[in-house]
Amino acid sequence: MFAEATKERMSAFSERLLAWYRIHKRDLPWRRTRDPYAIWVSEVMLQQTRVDTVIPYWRRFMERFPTAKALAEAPEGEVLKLWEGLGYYSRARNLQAAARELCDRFDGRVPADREAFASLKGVGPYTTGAVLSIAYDMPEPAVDGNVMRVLSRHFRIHEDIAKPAARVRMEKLAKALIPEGSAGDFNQALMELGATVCTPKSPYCLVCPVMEHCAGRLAGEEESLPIKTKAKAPRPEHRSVAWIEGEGDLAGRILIRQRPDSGLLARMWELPHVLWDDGPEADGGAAEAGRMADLAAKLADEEKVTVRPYALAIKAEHVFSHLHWHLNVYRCAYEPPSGRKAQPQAGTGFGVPGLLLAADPSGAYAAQAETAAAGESGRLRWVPLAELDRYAFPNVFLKIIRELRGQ
DNA sequence: AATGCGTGGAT
DNA sequence: TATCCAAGCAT
Repeated sequence: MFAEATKERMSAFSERLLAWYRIHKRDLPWRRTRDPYAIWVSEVMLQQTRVDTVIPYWRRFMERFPTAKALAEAPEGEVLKLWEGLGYYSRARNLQAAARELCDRFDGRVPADREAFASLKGVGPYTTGAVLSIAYDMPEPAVDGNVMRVLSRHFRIHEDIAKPAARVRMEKLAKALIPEGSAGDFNQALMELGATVCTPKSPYCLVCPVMEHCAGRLAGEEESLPIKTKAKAPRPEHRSVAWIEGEGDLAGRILIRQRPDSGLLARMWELPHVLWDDGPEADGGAAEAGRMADLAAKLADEEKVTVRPYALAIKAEHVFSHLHWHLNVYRCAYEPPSGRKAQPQAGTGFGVPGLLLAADPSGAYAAQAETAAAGESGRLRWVPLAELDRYAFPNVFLKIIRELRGQ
């Protein structure tokens, strides 16, 4: 596959990079353990997420779920709560599903087997190589964005790294570069170089351990590589959000909703909201009245909840990878159904689909059959303001809640 | 192959 | 301010 002269060049690259890494590597918490589970958790958190962001999440997560068994046995709502704010929440649900599978199929241990480990949920080509090389020093490539940038520059590869085919090629190259017996350190060295020296913009070529033979730099292309097609702009969406405060027996409570089992922010909690039929129009009193009427109508239709929106509280904006939400948040009064006693179960504890969890007198979490109480369907729940922090909300709603609860 | 899926830091 | 994009995976 590679000529002898090329192999010599590759070996020089790997040895220099490895030597550099062993001197300059950062002291990261997951580098202080050899526990394959702990390393796996770190790699999942690090998917599309920066090191500085991950560190506190990893510490909390490992403290609460120190073993795959502990994670497997936890309520999903608690796992999501610890993931709150980290994004890409399917990672958390997949990680727990994989931990359960690990306990069922592999006695709770990360298998030192590529096919077996890669078969777990949320474990793709990168995570497979990263965990198996770092934990077991298996000679598997771990090609992430950093590695593709480093390799595309050093070997002057002009392939579009946004295309899956590019990653496959990079994996072959990366695997061939692994020095005998040092797969874990070498894979981390490639990523470390990309994260700290061979950065996307203004790379620090003068301190790079492999600058002398970097074809990209020698060609003056260190800034223009790698080649990557641009992502599409997020699609705008306008929504009306309801801040619904209960009265009477529901005084001091807010109505929240659990999102669907799949898709965006799956199974996370949120304030009820509805999508605008049309785009934005001129602001003003008349327009707001129309928006409030629309919100009430849609909540009645979609959630069977009657509310009376009476004021625009705040506007909020939130950008996802593929969506740009423009939100109008309205204060609403709750209108209990007439002719029957509306006494929904006081929600507490962590969310489990289809069940309401209530703390029993001993403090343990016990599941209760769902009651079709007025104003509280399967995914709706009246929660005391002070207990909102028991539920996992995506950041966009955390920001809104923080603004509104303090007023 | 192309798209859906979060969030925050750097420039 | 706007843009990029980060230790990717599922479908």
